[in-house]
Amino acid sequence: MTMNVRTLCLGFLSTGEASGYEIKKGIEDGMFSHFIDASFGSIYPALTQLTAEGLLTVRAEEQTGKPDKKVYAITENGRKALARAISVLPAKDKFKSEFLFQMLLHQFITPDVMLAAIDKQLNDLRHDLARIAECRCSEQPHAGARFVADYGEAVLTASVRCLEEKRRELVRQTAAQAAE
Amino acid sequence: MTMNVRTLCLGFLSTGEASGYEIKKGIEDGMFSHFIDASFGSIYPALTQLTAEGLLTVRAEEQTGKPDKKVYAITENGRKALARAISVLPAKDKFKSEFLFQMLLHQFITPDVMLAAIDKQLNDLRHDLARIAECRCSEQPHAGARFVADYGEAVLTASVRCLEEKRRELVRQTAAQAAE
DNA sequence: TTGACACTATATCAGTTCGATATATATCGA
DNA sequence: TCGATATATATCGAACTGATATAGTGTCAA
Repeated sequence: MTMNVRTLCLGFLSTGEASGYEIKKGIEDGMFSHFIDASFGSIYPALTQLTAEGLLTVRAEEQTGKPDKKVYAITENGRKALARAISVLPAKDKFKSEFLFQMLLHQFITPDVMLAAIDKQLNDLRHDLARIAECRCSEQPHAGARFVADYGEAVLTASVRCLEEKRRELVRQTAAQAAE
Repeated sequence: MTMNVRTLCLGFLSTGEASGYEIKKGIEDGMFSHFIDASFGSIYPALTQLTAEGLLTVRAEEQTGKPDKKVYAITENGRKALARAISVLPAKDKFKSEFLFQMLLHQFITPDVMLAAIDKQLNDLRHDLARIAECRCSEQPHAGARFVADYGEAVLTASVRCLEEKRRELVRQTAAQAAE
């Protein structure tokens, strides 16, 4: 799959028109946020390029009290390009975790740094879980959104459970060593 | 955390000396593989740079039947730099999934493409689970490795369970629609 | 036996993306 | 009224990926 920022923009705009800013916010907060990320530095050039290729249309929208918006909408050719891009076997998931890197090399850090890292990780995971719950309520729940929400919830719940147990174990060990 | 390829190389070499090629293979197959990736294009320059800074040493090793190796080893300054780099709060995990992108936009693909994607995903997940089991046996199981293995196993097992259920659901629905 | 392929090993580079920064305006709370 | 936050677009250096180049060795089937 040609899974780049171009395809991401087409996918987001397949559900309705939006500006570059709204796309960025949408993939930060909405259902996309669990498995994709993109910066302004890649979104804006992608939108310009896609428009030049006829896969999108632009419309300047004046706003009072806010800067003008460039509202993008997907074209019929854009929908075809999107369908083509996602009709192939997906590449393997990519997962990057500084947290697990830290845990693997725990001998280089102090127990309190380790505990702080675990607590931050738990916080991040719970925030993501809350965001999924929000999306479940706010967005209209079509089959695709339910699939992603269920999958994300399953993974995050398992992570939290595992981490909570690891945390208890660590606290127990640290207390035992302090008592010696 | 300055979690770049430089820190990754220091982390890998903290467990013993290795060549650039061995680092690449090691992070593909070993415990690092679950949460990190790096290409030759970033590893080789990083090793050269780290050596110039005195965080690593190099030693050319001649081999019969194979190209010569440049074997890198971490220095005391390197260990200090590693400890410094990982003694801060970790950045949030980054997860990228073309698969979930496809599932969210399932209305653009046919049921057979969707089923093929799910089967590939299940395959990928099971391969990762098998790799964790391998690492458990082969590598000496210090606390850090156990932590990462347990965490990865919990997450992957939850993913597989969720996906298997989703797959059954899809097969049921497709059969029901075909019967109409 | 020879051609295709895979493995070991290092290196480079175009293209993609990130993260930071710049610019401009408006709102809202301290 | 000062700083922070939000809306909105744009640019750019730095980092990284994925592909390709180079080169010798091993393997295996046609």
